[in-house]
Amino acid sequence: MTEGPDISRTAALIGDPARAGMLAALMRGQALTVSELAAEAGIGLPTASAHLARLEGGGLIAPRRQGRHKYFALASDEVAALLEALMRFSAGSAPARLPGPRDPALRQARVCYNHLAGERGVQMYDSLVARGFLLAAGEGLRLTEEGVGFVTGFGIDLAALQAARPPLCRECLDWSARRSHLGGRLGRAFLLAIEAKDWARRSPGSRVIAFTPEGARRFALAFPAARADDLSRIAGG
Amino acid sequence: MTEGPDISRTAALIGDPARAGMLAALMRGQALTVSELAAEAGIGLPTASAHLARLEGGGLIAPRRQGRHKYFALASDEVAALLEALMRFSAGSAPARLPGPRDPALRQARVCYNHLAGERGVQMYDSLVARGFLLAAGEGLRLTEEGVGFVTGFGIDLAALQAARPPLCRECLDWSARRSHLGGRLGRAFLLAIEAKDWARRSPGSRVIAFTPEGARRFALAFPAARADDLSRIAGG
DNA sequence: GCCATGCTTCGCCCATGATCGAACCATGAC
DNA sequence: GTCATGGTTCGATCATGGGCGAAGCATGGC
Repeated sequence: MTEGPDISRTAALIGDPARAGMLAALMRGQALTVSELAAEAGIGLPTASAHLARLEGGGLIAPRRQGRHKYFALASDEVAALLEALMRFSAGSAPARLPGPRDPALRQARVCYNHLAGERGVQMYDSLVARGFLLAAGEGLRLTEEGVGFVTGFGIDLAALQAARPPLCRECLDWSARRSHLGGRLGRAFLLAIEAKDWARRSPGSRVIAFTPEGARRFALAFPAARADDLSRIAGG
Repeated sequence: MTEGPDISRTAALIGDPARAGMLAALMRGQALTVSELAAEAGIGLPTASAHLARLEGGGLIAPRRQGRHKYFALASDEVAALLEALMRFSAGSAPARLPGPRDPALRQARVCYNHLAGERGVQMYDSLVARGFLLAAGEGLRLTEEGVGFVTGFGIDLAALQAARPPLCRECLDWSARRSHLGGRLGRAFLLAIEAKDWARRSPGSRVIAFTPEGARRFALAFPAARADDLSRIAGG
């Protein structure tokens, strides 16, 4: 009767406010303990424990024990992409939400699991593509020869990255900008490099990435925007 | 506390087996009546009516009255993309499902809302990109000058397509092949052209698109696979 | 050994919502 | 008008599962 994989199981897991809140918190990228996640969702410890067990069973999160603590993190980049896709859809239909002061900051630059998202993330992605450092094809993204040079020049150790299994480049649809940004190990490496250069730092307890004035200036120089006539043709077709 | 849009509402809507079944049925692309959807989900009329009202309220489906009948269809291409993303994730973690004889056919070629998906869809997309007819940048896809020629030569009336609002090209992640295929109005036009050429036809009551032997031959000629060395570098980085 | 801390399990309560049958409306056929 | 058909609304039933407090296990510090 129903064709294809069972969607409803996964959707139902995300469909509970408490669990969704925990997942949203984990989108900050750092692993959190059961207690922290319980506080984040505004529920008690026993309840949180049950929720987390179900999320783990569904393959959405992965545990890591450390002494008396049990840390949870998103299971994979794919989960983060799925959550962003959901946010992207919900952002359009939602009734504006409370337009708190944090929302603009979130739109501008935030961490998406482990890489840079928001307008700055999109700008970086576009700039890399426009200058021929990154090539989109199929689902994959390819780093070109020139791209290798740029990345290395940016202070990223490519050799170390090549070793691991998960995809080097991955594009990730952004819920705020409704455009792609760069994920995968390379996306992570870029964010780390940006933090290492002290251009920006993550705000504790939030997904916001705060750029310093000087950092913003350097970022704009490093990732110049693509030419306007290019962008205009891309959007609508 | 929670940052970003409210995911859980949308996810909860999809998270019910009956509703998920209805949505999956609507992925075939044709609008279905309340009774048909009820039968599809294996529930009674009153229950189905209530479910559909909620789905409509959530912006996932859109109604269209026609005489005594009320037809429902997916609200937009975005909803289809979201559902495919969910299927994509669930396909990985699901316990193999029942490996019925229809699954391989589904993997090979199926309709995704209104365009071609599955291996054949991916092949078409890759071929178009590899030959420079389609250019990926940002979230958007652009049809190049050469692409315009190819599309027109394929028997698609581009002028008519340009008029409407929704994006001409859109890429859509495939749950079976885990790669992109072509959606949007152009994707729809390609599928219609393929059907018009009698290369394939949709199987009634299923998402499967059955190619004739001759049609498969012509398809392979029209959309030759990209060169192998290109593809190998794309996948893993 | 002891205690404190972090998490899990258990038992219970309660709200949500999925479901159906029956009655009700609205449209089209006659 | 009357009837049949497709959908909706209503009322009631019932299962799922979210929630918490209390007790039970671990682990680490002493």
